[in-house]
Amino acid sequence: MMGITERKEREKKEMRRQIIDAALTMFNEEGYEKTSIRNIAEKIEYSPATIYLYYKDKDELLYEVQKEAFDKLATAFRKKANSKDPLDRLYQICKTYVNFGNKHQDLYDLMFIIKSPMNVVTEKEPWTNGDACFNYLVNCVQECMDNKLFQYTSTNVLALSIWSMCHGFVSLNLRCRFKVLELSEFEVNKAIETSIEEFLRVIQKDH
Amino acid sequence: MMGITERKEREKKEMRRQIIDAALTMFNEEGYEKTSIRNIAEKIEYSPATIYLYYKDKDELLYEVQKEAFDKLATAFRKKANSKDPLDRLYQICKTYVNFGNKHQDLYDLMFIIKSPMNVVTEKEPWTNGDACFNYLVNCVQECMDNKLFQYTSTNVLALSIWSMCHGFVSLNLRCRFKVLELSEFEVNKAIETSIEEFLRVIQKDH
DNA sequence: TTGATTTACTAAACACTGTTCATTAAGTTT
DNA sequence: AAACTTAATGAACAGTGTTTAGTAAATCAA
Repeated sequence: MMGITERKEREKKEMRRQIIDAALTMFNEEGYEKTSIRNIAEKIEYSPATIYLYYKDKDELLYEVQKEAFDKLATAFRKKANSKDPLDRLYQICKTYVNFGNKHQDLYDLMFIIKSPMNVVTEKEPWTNGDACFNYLVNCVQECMDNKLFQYTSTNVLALSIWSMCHGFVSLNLRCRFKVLELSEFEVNKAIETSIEEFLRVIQKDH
Repeated sequence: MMGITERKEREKKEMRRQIIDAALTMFNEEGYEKTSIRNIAEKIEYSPATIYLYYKDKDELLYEVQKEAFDKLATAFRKKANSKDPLDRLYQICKTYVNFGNKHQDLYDLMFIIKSPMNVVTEKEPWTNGDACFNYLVNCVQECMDNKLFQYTSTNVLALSIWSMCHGFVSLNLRCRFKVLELSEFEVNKAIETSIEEFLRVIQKDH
């Protein structure tokens, strides 16, 4: 019967889904640190060893969860950074990015900070999880450049700079390094917002 | 005898030194991941439990190692970012920072990426390990601002932006997220350098 | 100097982690 | 009904940070 192999394949996919759904839930509810293979297994009511029948190792599992997380960010971009005006949209992208990081701290960890899921990539051709999000930024910057809004000479260099700066804001904040500033949480967020505004203002051609 | 308590205190300090020296060495030679309490203990030829007589927990130990790492960076600043011209010096600071991150990846982890050593701070007044380095940057930016070189309105906002951008470059690179760019390691480093140059050029008053 | 006390240290255990493997039980095919 | 394949697991391995009870040495008080 050919229907059996199809059903089995379907069940295998469902199980993989169940595993990463459990992982995603635990990421949001309990945080990255408490999301162990054993805990995931307990949540889906299987033995820890079973997970290794569906994922080679933890890295491969986290790689899939990372993909889901990037989908979430891409969705946020399309929903909250959709102004027709490219300059406005660029500002919306930065704000959405920073807000996403603050709101989904453990997902942000997985997407941009934690080493683990990238181990999968080294051997296994290019890393595609972040493509859609990065392209969303690059396209917006490109449109700004086409309109000759900025003093920058290269779209890619500017996109890289914006992303890096925003990531700096989020990650240094998440990891408490802004404690060196001796500001309240509110003041830090205000300073970040001002920094983005200032940057996008200063790099424009008309002062 | 009062000499005994003094000697004991000295021995205690020496032991603490021995522990963090071993930790520092292992950080450089074996990396962060392989630097466990057990491995440190083995290196200094004591039982793992002994370390807990000198440090409350791993966080407290890493906090001290972090302090050493920041001293290293501060030294690098004084040595390699000492131009009289504040704009030149600012560029030197950025370059020194990025080079330090690339060269001492595991120390950089501890200073700016890893969560652990900051757990000590939450209860225990302000975080001072990063003060000297951050002030070095702020002072330089302030001198630029005093000379009215930049379009920025706030010294602190600009300092924050520069630091965040540089941290973004280093940390995204260390964590392999620039794989989304599909560039070689050499090209990535070149793009980072160009980004710094462009930024420091664009924010100046005379275009 | 002897006996009491404090100090320095450690072996062993606890509760975790990711991962592997032999074994069992169920499903499928012949 | 017997043979084979697949799915799942219990138990183990090697590692982690940390705690505690117990030992041996150093110091102090008599």
